Amino acid sequence: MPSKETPRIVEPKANISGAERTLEPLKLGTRLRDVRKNKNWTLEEASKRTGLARSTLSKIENDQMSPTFEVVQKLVTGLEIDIPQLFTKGDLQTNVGRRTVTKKGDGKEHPTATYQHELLCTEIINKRMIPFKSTIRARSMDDFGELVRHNGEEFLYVLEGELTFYSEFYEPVSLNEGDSLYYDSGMGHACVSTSPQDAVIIWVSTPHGY
Amino acid sequence: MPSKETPRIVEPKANISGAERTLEPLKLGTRLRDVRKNKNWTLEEASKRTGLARSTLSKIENDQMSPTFEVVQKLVTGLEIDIPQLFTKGDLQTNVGRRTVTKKGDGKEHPTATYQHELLCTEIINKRMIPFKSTIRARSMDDFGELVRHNGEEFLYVLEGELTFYSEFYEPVSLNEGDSLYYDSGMGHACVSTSPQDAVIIWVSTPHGY
DNA sequence: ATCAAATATTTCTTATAGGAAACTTTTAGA
DNA sequence: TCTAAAAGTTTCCTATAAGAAATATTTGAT
Repeated sequence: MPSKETPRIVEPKANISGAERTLEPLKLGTRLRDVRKNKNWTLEEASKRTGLARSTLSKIENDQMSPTFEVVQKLVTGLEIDIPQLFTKGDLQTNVGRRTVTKKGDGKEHPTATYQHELLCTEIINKRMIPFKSTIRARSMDDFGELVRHNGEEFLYVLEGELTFYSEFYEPVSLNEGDSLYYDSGMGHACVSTSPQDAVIIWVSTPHGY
Repeated sequence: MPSKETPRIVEPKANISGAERTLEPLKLGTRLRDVRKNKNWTLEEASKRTGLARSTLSKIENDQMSPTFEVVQKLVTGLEIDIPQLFTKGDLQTNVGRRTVTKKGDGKEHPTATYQHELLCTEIINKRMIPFKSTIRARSMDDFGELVRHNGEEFLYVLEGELTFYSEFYEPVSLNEGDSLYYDSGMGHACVSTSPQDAVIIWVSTPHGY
């Protein structure tokens, strides 16, 4: 493990000058370079993924040219970037510096007929993700009136037991401890425990309205 | 597996008109024309507001050329367009019905000096959350050159071991198996294992942030 | 309908984006 | 160190974006 010599913290995150909207500075190049570096991709790799020439990528990253919209789209899909982010110049740091811990078992209980949810980190509201730890009490699809639907996406990781994930557009799939699942929660879905003891999972959901 | 009797499903989610992709087709031209017409602006007016030539605007609206990023920015500010809107095109229901499973240990390895990441559910791109399972190899703050920062929020759940979470604005906090943490990742942060064997966590991050 | 005036499109020119390949720099291995 | 390979940059060239001006089209007043 490389033991870097120096400091911690850098760039004190100067500008939270609210007013600043878009345009002007927006260092697209640096931005893209950061994204790519963070994924440990070489220009060659990025080139393959975006379908753009290495040279083109290099020039863009060095702010030596302004890519066409077409190219921006390729960048966005190829590098898996969120477009709005690209335009949001610098950091629209809302929610700066929030942090909260939930010790084991200290979440907010939220029991339903089919699941026993323990909401985590509820001290912070207005989050972009809603995490909870759930025990799946449902034992059959009949326990659900209908498949659940709500706009957004969900990620699920199995901590204990075995469960079957039913959904509107797919065959049911069985998940064991250590398996994970990501899905569009606008698609009807439901989880059912299939192990002797109820399955327990970590569930992270995006908030409704976006 | 108890393949229970049938469906439940309600409202068949009308608009999965197949064709509707994500952002390839995106008719930028028509989109812009709509916006402009809506405001009852003439090309001349739009030209003044954006600083672009009438002819250029005309060509863009008629999909006769792909504007540069620079021009897109001028369009966006000059025409007072809501960026996400511009790109989300039509029904914001892109990504309908996606689902992907990652079995235990089948994630994409992504080693760094300080963490051993296993990216989960990478089959789906352009997600609103990026989940991974990480082994924390760092044993001291010195293993980090500097605190990590990237716009967004992160959720963390400890699967095994013990770790200490360092951050820019808080006292270090110790986390054990079963504990969870939610924080603004724009705030400098770093995790360090403190148990005999490296701590393992589930980490979920919001995109974009590099 | 006819013709101005206003609006939109096309043409023409130049400046520059984007790709291929040459070149330079960095990295890793002996 | 030195050297070879990998990563990144620059050059050179063609295709095309963007502006100015000419042309065409629409609007609306009589």
